[in-house]
Amino acid sequence: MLYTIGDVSERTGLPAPTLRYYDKEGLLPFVNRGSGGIRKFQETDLEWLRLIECLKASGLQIKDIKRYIDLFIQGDSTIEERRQMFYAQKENVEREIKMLQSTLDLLTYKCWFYDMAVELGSTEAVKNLTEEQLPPHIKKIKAKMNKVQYATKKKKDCAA
Amino acid sequence: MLYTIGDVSERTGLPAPTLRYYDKEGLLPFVNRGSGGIRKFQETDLEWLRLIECLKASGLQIKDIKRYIDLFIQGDSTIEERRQMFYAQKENVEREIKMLQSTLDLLTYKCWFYDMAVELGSTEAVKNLTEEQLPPHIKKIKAKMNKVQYATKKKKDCAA
DNA sequence: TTAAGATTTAAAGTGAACTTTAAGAAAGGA
DNA sequence: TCCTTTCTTAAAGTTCACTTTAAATCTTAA
Repeated sequence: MLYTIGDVSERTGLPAPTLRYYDKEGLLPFVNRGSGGIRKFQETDLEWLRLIECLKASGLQIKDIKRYIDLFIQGDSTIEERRQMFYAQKENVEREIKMLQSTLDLLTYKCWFYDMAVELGSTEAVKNLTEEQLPPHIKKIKAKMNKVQYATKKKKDCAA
Repeated sequence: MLYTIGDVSERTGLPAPTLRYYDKEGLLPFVNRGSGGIRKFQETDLEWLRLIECLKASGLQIKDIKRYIDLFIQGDSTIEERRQMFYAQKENVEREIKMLQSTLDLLTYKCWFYDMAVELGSTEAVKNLTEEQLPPHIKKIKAKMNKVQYATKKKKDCAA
């Protein structure tokens, strides 16, 4: 079964120009062309696109993904470098999840804060609540937040 | 205690031009100026910066954060809108964490795959492993990944 | 008072990832 | 065959969040 770029766009939700852009950047080297130069996508190409989406979600840039694809094409001699790339990216995602979880703590606190502000009619009234009047889970979050100061934001490190 | 922009830059890790940029965009409306027009930061300004960093980490854009600050300045009449903003953003972060967790599954699988490829000397050899030869946690991940197809990527929805 | 170093501004430049435009070629149904 | 739709390309435009530049002004130690 072969798909045109329009089919693939519909199935993936990616705009056709984006698919052409990925192709131009070397992210889709396995897509064949028909006689008239028209791209013919196969199921395996859709699988590559799923992997690309996932790597993008993990924080890799287009050029990093291209690097990976180039390594893939080179074959088994690049296994070690690909392995290292995935380990590095796994660490990045683990770190990112941790950061988002502490961001979530703050948002949970803010949601509670504004729930109370709605209830009490002002933000001042919430600030005037004593420590004992806070629900336990909010106390816990506040304690946690006080520990975190400026998270030294790690630069998005490339899959080296 | 008052801080110059250089002090704040050092303490937060944010470059001074970035702080000026935030100020210009209206994210730091509480920073005072000395006689010569030089910014004098207070502890409360550092707290605002921490909140800004957090909201940025949650996926809010500069203009969304400005919107929040404008609402804050308007006072208690905007409590409800601020509440809704935080709830929406909390949902965004929860969704983002879920997405990263499935991304992490894929990366965990890939790390295992390339560990095996190193061990066996080729990627083909790993592909030829039978279902029974896979460790349980990898089987589990593979089963999970088969369910997820194209995650309909939600647009970064603004705090409405 | 003077020199060095930090701060100010506006404006231009950057990099990433698309997105849009324009003009032309191919595919597929009536 | 014709017509409409979909495809092709290259090139220019967009958005976001800074970053850099340049020239002027302020602060501070000698």
